[in-house]
Amino acid sequence: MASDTEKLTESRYQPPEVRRRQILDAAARLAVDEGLANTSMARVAEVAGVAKGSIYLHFESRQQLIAGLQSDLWERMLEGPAEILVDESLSWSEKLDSVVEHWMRFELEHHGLYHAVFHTVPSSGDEPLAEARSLMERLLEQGAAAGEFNLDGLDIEVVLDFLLHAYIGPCFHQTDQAVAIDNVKRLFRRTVGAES
Amino acid sequence: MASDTEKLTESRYQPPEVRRRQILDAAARLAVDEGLANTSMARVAEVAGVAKGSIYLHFESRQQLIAGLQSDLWERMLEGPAEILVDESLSWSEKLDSVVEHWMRFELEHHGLYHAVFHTVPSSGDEPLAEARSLMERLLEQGAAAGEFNLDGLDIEVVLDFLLHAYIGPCFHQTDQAVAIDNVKRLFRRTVGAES
Amino acid sequence: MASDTEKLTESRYQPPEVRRRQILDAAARLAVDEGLANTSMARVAEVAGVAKGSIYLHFESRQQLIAGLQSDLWERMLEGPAEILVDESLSWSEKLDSVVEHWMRFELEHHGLYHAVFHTVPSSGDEPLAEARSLMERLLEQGAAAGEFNLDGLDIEVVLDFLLHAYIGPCFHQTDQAVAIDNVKRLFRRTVGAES
Amino acid sequence: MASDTEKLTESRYQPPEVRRRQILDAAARLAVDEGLANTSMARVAEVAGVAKGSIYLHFESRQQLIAGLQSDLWERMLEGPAEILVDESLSWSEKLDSVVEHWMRFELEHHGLYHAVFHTVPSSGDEPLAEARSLMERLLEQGAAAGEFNLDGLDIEVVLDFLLHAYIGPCFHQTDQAVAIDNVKRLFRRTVGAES
DNA sequence: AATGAATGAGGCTTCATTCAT
DNA sequence: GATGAATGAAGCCTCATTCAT
Repeated sequence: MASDTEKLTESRYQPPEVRRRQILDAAARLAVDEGLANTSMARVAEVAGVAKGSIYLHFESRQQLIAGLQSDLWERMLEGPAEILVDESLSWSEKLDSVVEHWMRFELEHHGLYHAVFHTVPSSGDEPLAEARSLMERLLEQGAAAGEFNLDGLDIEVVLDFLLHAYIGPCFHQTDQAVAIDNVKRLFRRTVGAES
Repeated sequence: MASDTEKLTESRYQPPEVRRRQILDAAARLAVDEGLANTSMARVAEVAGVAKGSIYLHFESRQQLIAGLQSDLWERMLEGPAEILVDESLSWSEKLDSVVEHWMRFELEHHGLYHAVFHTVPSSGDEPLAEARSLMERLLEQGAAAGEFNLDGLDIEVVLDFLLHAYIGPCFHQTDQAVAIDNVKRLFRRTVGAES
Repeated sequence: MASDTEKLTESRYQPPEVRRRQILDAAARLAVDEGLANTSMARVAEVAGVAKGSIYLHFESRQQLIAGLQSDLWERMLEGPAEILVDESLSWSEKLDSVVEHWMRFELEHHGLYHAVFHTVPSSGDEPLAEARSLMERLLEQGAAAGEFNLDGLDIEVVLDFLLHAYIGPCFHQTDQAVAIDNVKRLFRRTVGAES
Repeated sequence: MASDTEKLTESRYQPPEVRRRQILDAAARLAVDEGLANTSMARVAEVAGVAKGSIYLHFESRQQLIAGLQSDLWERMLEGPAEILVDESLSWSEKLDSVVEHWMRFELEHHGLYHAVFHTVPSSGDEPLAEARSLMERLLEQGAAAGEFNLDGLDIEVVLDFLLHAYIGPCFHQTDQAVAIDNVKRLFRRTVGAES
């Protein structure tokens, strides 16, 4: 009965993770394009190519779906830096540079999504942010301990929060990306007292 | 019975600015407490102690009400720094310090509202942000021209965006405020190359 | 204290009938221009140049205002024909012609208003229409009695209703008015059997 | 328990056309009974026995629902006459009679609805009316060409508009229907000059 | 008498969620 | 498991009417 043209359409049955990803991707796209607040379950279903009811087989509620979007983002955001930190071949300043590079590129690439997703929402708590923090914290501490950074008289928590917000600004306005990244690297170094 | 200080009880008729403020205040409180997205006109009316319809005598729509919340914030945020900039008695670094002080105190005081209000929303354009930017831009340029700041090889736009986001971070976590402000002042100086 | 320019504005106090007429005229204009359903008390007040509340000094409710519009129209519509009927110098056919002329001109002039006003509304009963009917009824009966009209075997009520609706049709489409009126006169004569 | 004639009880799911008709019927009934302007979506839903939101599965908006009411009426109104016109067995006068018969019966049956529906509304354009017109126009022209009607010196457009409004009058007052129809047939014949 | 700010019922519409198929 | 018609709470806004001034 099956004709050979029929297989071009999405098969009706998909493994759960695939469906889940389809839905998350649709939601992410819509959140960026039309704003999270304007993204209804109906639209998500439509774009994901599933029925409205089916979303509820994978997510308990709209809230949960959005939470899914969030953890998704964090996960991807933390992938790179974790490796950077343990790379023995880099100096602390270079690690700092690498983190800037990674985060800014990520931000530049996803910032529509990032900003669409991390507001509006009774954000379920910032556990993943905490992870990013602790990552940077170690970087600062170890860089300082190694004498590469100069944080004398500064509260490391404050420096941390300063940096974690600062790099986002230059991602917005469309200057040349390479220039922006390079500039921010230098400003990070200045901030931690690593500039010659 | 009527004393000359009177009016603790609500009278039915209020001058427009008073009503307007009642409504804005109610909206602000709700935006902070329950999230802007969850703040319905009905709730605002309830908290403001006016009828639902009355809001529309002062704001054309929900959008306009939110826009009102925004301009309100910006207005108050820009009051101080404008004066700082023209204060001849301060060095450029001291002016930078003053701006940090002002903005951080403002942020610390309002940041619940600030963050509730400046997202979710098809923000009516960032004209006021632009104003804050141009203010800081002049500060940086003139400080650099005066030789107090060192921005060699840096794109002033990038530095600007960097700073405008950076100070917000340290406002969140409850370290000692005085310490946080002091730290951020030093970090701002480092960023613009003004530290000895 | 009164300057000489002040009197150009409408004096604040007007005799009731004048105010009443101002309001009715405003309502009529709005009903024609924007549709009766879209005509709010606020708009009427605005166009009439009075306060919203003042309308209620002259009309008990919106319903009553609309009823006022209706009787107004009927009154003017019935003015002419009543005189025609008692004019001894005219034959019955000529009287019929005159009524056609009067009503069509009235309709052509007011039909926007007419159609705006006589629908939508729980029309308070058609007492004035009854008056127009009885007028025409007498015309038909007397013309028939005089041998000018031939209504043999026809129910006079039916003929009446037929005519009272028929003339309205040709008022709509913009053929030459004079032609239309002349044609309708002939058709009325045909209908009552008065054409040679 | 389930009989094969079954379904006197409402089942939750109905084919779209059935639901659509339920809603249209409810709307029609309310429009007649309480006036179109007083017919809210909530009442329609209630009378139709569906949820408020369900109406929007079948009609995009209140406007569309009302438009639906209109086309419904027109459709049924135009069914008969189209056939009459091409019936070779009838003389032109008989065709005229048939159209009168059809329209008056229709009007008598539906006129509450008819008049409730065709006012108040930014009527979506009168395309269907135009269809009724062109139908009658052909009838008049061909009857005249055949020498059965005498329209000498008359503008056919005027005659048309005259007739299209005239027959509605006698539908209102409750004389004997058969008499009314018979009378109007004769008056139509007189109007087109077809009476012996 | 005149005003217009204030009221609040009620209208239209959206949308997260459910559930019979 | 998948579907999407059906639901109904809740949102925004309008407007006839009232009433303190």
